[in-house]
Amino acid sequence: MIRPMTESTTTFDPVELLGERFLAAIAAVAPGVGEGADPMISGSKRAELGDFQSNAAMPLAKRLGMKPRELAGAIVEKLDVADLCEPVTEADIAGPGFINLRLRADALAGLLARMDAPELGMPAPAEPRTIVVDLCGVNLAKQMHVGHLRATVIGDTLARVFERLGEKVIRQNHVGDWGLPIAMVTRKLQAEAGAGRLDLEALTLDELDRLYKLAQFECAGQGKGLAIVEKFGLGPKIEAELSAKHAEAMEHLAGAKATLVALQAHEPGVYAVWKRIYEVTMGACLEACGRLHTRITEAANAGESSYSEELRGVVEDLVARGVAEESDGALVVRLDAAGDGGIAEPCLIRKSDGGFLYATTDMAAVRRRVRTLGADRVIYTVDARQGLHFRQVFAAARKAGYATKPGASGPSVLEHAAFGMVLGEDGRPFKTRSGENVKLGDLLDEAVERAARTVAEKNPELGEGERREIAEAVGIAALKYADLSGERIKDYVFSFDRMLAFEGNTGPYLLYALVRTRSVFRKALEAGVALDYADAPIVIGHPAEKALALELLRYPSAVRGVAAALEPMRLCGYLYGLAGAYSSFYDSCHVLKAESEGLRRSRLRLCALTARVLADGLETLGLPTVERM
RNA sequence: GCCCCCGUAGCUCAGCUGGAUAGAGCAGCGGACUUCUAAUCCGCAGGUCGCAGGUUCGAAUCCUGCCGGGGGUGCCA
Repeated sequence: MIRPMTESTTTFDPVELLGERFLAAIAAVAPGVGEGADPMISGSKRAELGDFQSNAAMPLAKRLGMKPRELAGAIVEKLDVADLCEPVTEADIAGPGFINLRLRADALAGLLARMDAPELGMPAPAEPRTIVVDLCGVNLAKQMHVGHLRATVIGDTLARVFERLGEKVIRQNHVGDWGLPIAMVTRKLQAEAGAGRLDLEALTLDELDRLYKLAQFECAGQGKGLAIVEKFGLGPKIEAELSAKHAEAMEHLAGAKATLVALQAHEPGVYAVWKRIYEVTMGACLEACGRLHTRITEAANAGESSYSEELRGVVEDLVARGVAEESDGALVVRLDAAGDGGIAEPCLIRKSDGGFLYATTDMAAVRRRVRTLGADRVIYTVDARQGLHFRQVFAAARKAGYATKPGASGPSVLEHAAFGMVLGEDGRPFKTRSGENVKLGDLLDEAVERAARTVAEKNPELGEGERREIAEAVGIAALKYADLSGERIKDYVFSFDRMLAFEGNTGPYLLYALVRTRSVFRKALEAGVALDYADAPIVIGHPAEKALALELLRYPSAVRGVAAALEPMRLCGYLYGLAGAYSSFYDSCHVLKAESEGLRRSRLRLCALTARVLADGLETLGLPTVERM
């Protein structure tokens, strides 16, 4: 279906359009002051007062030393909105100076027609910016768990939002694939394989996860315990026992450090084992990412190991340029100056034993992302506990010039899109009864399993294959939506019952609303109703039609709101409102049995537009959708 | 000690740059299906916005102090 594109470049958002008109009126009333004023247009909270309102008169009156109601009157007098609104009179000025506006039905219809174009009001920008999104953040040899769910889902959704807005997005999976912990498990695997207790080719992630924990345990020293024993004189026997354990652990640790050195030198035997760990872990990770309906692929892999060759150069560069300095044998970047961010804690980039730290890797990552990949904005979807770390790294990177693109006048934007913890229903961190992390795969399975039960119950006539497909989509959508629909920074309580309740603000509710838009067209086909609605004049009569129309027009601003605040919740809230408006409309405005053919065609067009916005919005959020459920 | 985040209805959460009577959902109560999927819709009830000051014509929102909860804090990642 091809429609003329001529009008699609202009906005159909009443807030923007009215803003322009108000700005002109304000400028006419207060020359020299009004030009930069904020027209303060917003949707009316109370439908009986109007559709939109401007609150501009109050703050402006203060600056001009006028009475706000008088200023409001003057603005209304200069206001030219006859083509958009019902006549605005003195009676529409309320309270201290609110100006209430009612959209004309024909204007509303015209705006909707303008929206009804392929890009739905979000044309690609002439010069896309480059946005790097750091997401997923898995560690080698460890099972993915509910914490990775947030980093993966929120990060991918933010990436999708920028993609929808036409920006160039580069996903970066900063895999924890390097350093001493990885060397520990590599060494452990070598030993197990060497002793014939392990077939590396048949290695599973479960086994890897177990050996990782074992290696960690073996290398854990008893220093603290020994100190306590000595301090309180708990006896030579216990001291000897602990000493022996400690010595053993130190031996393991020394072995791990040697393995790390071998790994860094790409010594073939060690490297081959590491490579195997990498393959097994990333295979499982990418499978989970696929099942989660994300666009995270192998191309996003940019693990810590990929920076290992750059760390020495980073540190040397920082020292040479006087950005880093020595302190107690370590190298630090001081950030306490007001111009550096005023952070009391310095950023450590090299230990006194010469080893690098994760801040060193992150400095190298900022440098690559901004200076090589050309990021205008780098977004880190990492849990909130890393707040200080990122404040330090960002400040240090800016100080070092790593955050500035070659030739750019100022640094790119570095942002930590921090998210809260996932809690169990007891309010404590989400774990199994035995205190283990819940495996991500198990979590997905249970969501899908529960969804399958409900689908079978609600729609028993579906075939086995379709039912399973629908359950997969519904379960995943429910899980992701639960993660996306709250404020990012807050901890959230994980509850299968709530996310899969299929009522209220849930993923399944949105999917259901989309299904209901689509079923109208299936039924129309069955009934032989002509689907010639594409250019049908839109008729806005019923209050439910009007509410739906107003909701539809807000779509682009909702998506842009997510990009600005990095809050997927905004789009969730918008879609929930749209789904609700559609449900009310669906209930009170029959489409196929509309009173006239004109009205039916108008409503079909409204349904089609709603379906497209819902589908586009769900795809932007990254929720899988279904035709029936 | 210092720093950061959170505190809104019984529960889970919204409330965008300060704006009119603080909104949803769940749970509770009451209605609406021979009619496009009732996984829905409509209505009722439910709140000293943690507390106390301050700024303002106007504060859940901004500032200060306190209380409660969580997290972080120089050589782990």
